[in-house]
Amino acid sequence: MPETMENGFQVAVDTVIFTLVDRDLKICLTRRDHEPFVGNWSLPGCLLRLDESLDSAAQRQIEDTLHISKAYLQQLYTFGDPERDPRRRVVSVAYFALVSKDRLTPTSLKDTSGSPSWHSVYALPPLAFDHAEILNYALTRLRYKIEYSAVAFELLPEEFTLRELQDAYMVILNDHKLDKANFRKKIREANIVEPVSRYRETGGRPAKLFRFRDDAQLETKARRFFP
Amino acid sequence: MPETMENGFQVAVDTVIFTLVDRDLKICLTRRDHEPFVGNWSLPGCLLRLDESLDSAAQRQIEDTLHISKAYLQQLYTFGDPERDPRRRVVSVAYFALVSKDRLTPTSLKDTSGSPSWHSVYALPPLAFDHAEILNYALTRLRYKIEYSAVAFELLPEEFTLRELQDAYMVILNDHKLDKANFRKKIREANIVEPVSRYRETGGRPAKLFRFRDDAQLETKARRFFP
DNA sequence: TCAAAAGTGTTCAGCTTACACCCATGA
DNA sequence: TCATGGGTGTAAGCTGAACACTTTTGA
Repeated sequence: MPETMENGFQVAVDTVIFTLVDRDLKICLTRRDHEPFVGNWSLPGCLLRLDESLDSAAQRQIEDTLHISKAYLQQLYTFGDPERDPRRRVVSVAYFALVSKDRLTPTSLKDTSGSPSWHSVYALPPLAFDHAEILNYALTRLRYKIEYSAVAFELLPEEFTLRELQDAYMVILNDHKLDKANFRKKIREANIVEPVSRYRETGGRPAKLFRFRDDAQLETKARRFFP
Repeated sequence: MPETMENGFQVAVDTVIFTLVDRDLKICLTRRDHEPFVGNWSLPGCLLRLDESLDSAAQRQIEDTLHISKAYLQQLYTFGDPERDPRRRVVSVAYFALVSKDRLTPTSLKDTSGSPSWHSVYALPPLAFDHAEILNYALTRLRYKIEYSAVAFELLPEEFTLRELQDAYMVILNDHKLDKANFRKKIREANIVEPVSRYRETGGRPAKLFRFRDDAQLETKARRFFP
């Protein structure tokens, strides 16, 4: 622990907010209206306040940006390169957040010019600062995490079909060859969803709707969902 | 990213330095000679300097504490609770480090009263600040990490027997019922070690020495070593 | 009755687990 | 020759991957 006094740092919190729309994985970006990187896109971020925890700052950032409370949040990594902000020394604690699209205002999902707006992770504009690096890291961690825990549900509406769940996995992993039968068997045996009595209309046979079980084991320690 | 000016923070780096001695997993602790928590044990830590990166600060901390360069280091998590330091606001970036005992001075490994000194993670004294929480997190991550990557080698000498490797896994996981034959088969098939022509004398038949292959795949993405 | 999508069962290969056995050395 | 620890082979059982199949709806 520190004993000597040194100059202070700015501590920022930057959040990578994911959502799933139209079988695409999107993140929330804001357009910068100050130097440096004026006009560029960047991750939503704010400065840590003296009286709040890191988690609270990330939560506050999401509330300010999307007007949503209690999003699923996880701290990712802290970026502290002395050169990462050309103006001054900023240490940035990165978070990722998962938000279901039905908690967002429908208008904000459509255009990709306003600020904030949603952009496919598979077609991103250039990002300010080291935010491309942060985003890459977040995506890697998200992909890793859905293989051993049930966080994909945070990106889905309350009720969903198994097909929608499988699509979520395929879009996030960018792997569209998961076997339907095997996927369903895994989900069934993991015992993390329960059927509701409703059905979703589709092009063919209606699909049974499921919801996530509140008493489910979220993390399957050392047992992945997909090999 | 931040646009408004706020008060500065102290940014600290605290490191959880692991080593393996006598079939025990130990960490390095320093005794505090200032308030608060005078006389208590704490993790080695230092304040971040304005011109260095977080990784460099952690490396510097290890050099200052153990006179070792280029230890295996990984950033863990950042702790930023406003109350974590009773004096002032300190955001602490935690690292874990893995050091082989043959890089340490033999004397320093023996007594557990000097500062720094080595303490079994299975019999720890009370720790200052939130360091017990940091340590717990580090231990969880270490255990998790050795299941899908080959970091255990960082804790072993250059040359080691397969028994020593298995002991390392068992001590770290606190699980002493790994099957010898199956362990060896996994290691053989993972293709991460190569034999050297020397042998280690033991109580019975001499044990072949191995070393880690420099061209080995360190991380086995989504494929764990042990289920 | 056909297309589309939901939903299931079955096989085979490969891996995990448990356990028994042999080998090399020093006392 | 015995105790000690190193080192290996194999059979049983489970898991994952592939694929073929049935069901239910709307047009």
